[in-house]
Amino acid sequence: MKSKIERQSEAASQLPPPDLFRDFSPDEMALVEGMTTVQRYAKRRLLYTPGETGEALFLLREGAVQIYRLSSEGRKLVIAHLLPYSFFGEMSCIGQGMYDAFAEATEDSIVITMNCADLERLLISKPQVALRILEAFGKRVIEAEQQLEDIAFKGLVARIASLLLREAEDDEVKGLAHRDIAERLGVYRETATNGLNELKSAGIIVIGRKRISIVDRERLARVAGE
Amino acid sequence: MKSKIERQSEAASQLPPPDLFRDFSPDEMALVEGMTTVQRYAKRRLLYTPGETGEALFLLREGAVQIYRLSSEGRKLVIAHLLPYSFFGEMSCIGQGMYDAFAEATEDSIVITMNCADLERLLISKPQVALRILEAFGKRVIEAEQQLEDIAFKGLVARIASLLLREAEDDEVKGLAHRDIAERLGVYRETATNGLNELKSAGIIVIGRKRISIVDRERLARVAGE
DNA sequence: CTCGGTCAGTAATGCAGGTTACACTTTGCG
DNA sequence: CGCAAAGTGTAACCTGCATTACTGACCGAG
Repeated sequence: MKSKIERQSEAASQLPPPDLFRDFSPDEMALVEGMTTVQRYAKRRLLYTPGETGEALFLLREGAVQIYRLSSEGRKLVIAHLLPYSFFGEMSCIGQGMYDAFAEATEDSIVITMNCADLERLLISKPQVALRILEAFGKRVIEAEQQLEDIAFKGLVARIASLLLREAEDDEVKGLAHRDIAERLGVYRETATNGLNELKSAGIIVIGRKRISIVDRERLARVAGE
Repeated sequence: MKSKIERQSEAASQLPPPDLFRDFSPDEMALVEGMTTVQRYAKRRLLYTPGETGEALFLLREGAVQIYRLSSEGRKLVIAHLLPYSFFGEMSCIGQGMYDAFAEATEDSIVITMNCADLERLLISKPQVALRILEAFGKRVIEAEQQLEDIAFKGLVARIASLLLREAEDDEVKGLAHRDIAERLGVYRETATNGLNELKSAGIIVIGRKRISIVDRERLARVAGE
């Protein structure tokens, strides 16, 4: 178990830039690891559901997690998709709570768990970390507020276009079913299909099973801006 | 001017709980004041508009500020209403940006301005402050995500009810015109009026000019939950 | 007192997207 | 191989809110 943790942190410190603990000495890292738990979650596994008591606090180390809510009729809305080095969870100590949200791993993920007191101690001893967490939070605020604007101002097609642009890698969006797109936008799956087909008819994208190719990126961007 | 600042900080430290600088010594306060500017903004005054270059960072000390965006057709959506001790502004240093948002004082306000480097220095020298800022950010995330859920899942009337409950003091909501309510919800003023009248007809509220009285708080809460 | 501006009520029209109901195809698994 | 589940396509209907177009009431300033 210990060796696994070590392997993880080694791997993490080799990752590109945004490691929360990037400039820690091995000693300091050991300290951090001492007060945290590393856990793996398989794709589709829930990290957190409403009603769970735990005052846990998560730091995503690797993988992807989405935070979503359910309407009373069971409709799903993804309010945040977190990438590595994001903080989330129930942490009344920093005003952050999950409320009625679910957290689900959308990829096999590695997550670090810690409690409030530990976080507090960490932040006070290593202020740079606070800065980075603040940064991550800032991004989350921006994202949520952007999504808010989109849902309030833009039409369905524009929002789909915008999502596709965000998700595209090399003009390809893979692994997203219509259902997933719908959930991210908070609409019905059928509605998402309609919008996608509209973009297809316009010759802007090509649709395959769980795979969308952007043919005319520029026009897609124009649509996304409304 | 100096005496005014002092008066302010005294007043602030007497305020209920959340003073960002609550446990600062007079020396430390002086230091903070040395690297910041205190500014007053009259009600309705804009603190920030899109396109403004400044890398400014604001801390609301007193009053109220709202952050909003405009759609291409000029519709307004208030994405955040900030109360004292909130941070906001263009601060790429902490991943927070205003993007296309406006910031407007909705009450006469007192605002502290500082730059990135100063913030960074402050956070590192007084880690407790970071914790408090983190807390404020957490609240903002929660708020934005809650609003997201509401707009995606709830109908107009539920959202109005929810807003009224949030804004009510002693079962009275004062100073909010229908227009203001509409902007907070991202709907037309006429639509807001409709919803309010629906609640009035049901005998849940009583409507006066810029003043709404909650008659049946319990039923209002039930409506707000949908 | 009067004028202009803000605030509020109302009503008609139209469309986007919610909602329901299926059919068909592909994939993965036993 | 065969079946259930997941993914996708379509269509019809209906509701909620956008959008437009007014009217009258109130409020503050001159």
